[in-house]
Amino acid sequence: MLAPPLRIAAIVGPTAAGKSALALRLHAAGLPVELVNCDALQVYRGLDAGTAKPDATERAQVPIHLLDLVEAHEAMTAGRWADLARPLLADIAGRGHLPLLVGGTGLYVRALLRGLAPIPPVDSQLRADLEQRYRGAGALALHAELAALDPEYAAQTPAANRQRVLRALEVALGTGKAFSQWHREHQAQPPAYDCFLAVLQPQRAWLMERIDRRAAAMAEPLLAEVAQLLATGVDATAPGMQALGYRDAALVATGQADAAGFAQRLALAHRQYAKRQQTWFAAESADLRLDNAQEDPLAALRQAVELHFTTAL
RNA sequence: GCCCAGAUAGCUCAGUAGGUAGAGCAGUGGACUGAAAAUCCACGUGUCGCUGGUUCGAUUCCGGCUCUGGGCA
Repeated sequence: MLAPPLRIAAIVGPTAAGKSALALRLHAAGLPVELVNCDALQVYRGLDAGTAKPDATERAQVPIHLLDLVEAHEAMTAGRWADLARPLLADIAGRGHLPLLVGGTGLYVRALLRGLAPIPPVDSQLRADLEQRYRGAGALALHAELAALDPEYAAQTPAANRQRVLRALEVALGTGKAFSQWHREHQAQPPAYDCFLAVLQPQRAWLMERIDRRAAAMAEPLLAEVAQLLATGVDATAPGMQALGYRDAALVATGQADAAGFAQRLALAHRQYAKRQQTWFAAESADLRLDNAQEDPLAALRQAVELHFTTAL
């Protein structure tokens, strides 16, 4: 028998739910945690104002890992993030601390906990060719091609979903095995971690109000930050610029978008994002679900974490 | 005061050669295996401004009124 799976914990939930604050309080309350960011945009250096990245004060209280890993023009992926997280989690555990994932990118958490299918990297030329053909032949033609190679995946993926159709196609063409087949073969893996998963699910009205307030405060610094990024040569199409509000801010900076409505558009984008996150996390199997709009979740969370790992012994 | 143009979904608008209407956005729900703060799917009853007239039938045509733009005084 191999060593038992590493123990970790995670606090996930929609944006602005208070995940980081709760994690910090858990640390302050005496739990020996180190935080591990699992937010897809906080990994970018220089994207601070619009990503609600923990500030210096917060980072002085407790180690927060996997922040500021790459530049805005570099691409981060779920697989790469998980590859970086794995050895880190072992390190933290080696120090006798509990790794605590904190963030809202559901795919990253899943990539870590369940793993991704071991699909080899796809040739970038193939990806480029498919993009080209998508523009020329159109969505329906490529979807039809996918239907021939991977009928199962094609059946559950609308032709309009360009990103997923192209991904499935590049995998099928590049590896000779259907995307859905890769997934199926990957199912039976044993869990790599003993993870206590807490999902924050605050009431809608409470969350919307927090988002609105935060967006109002965020707007000015975000515009300044994006102006700075553009000035240093970051392109508006850079991967990091897909962070909510950043493209819009770039348009405002160049006079192509209305500055007056910026804060409202930012809040709207965050509201819609929060909804998508809630849908994702509602489908995850959680060990604890907390409405932190209602009661103080600290005691309940701490008790549940301790109970989880005690009984797991 | 006069002239012109508008008034239709929460918002911006399209439309009906007269048979009670539909897009985008917003909203609600959902999907999700290396771009995931991404990408996508489903869901559309609203005194068609008010009021008379013509008509079998008016949101649609005609008159009056109200309101909102713009112009002329």
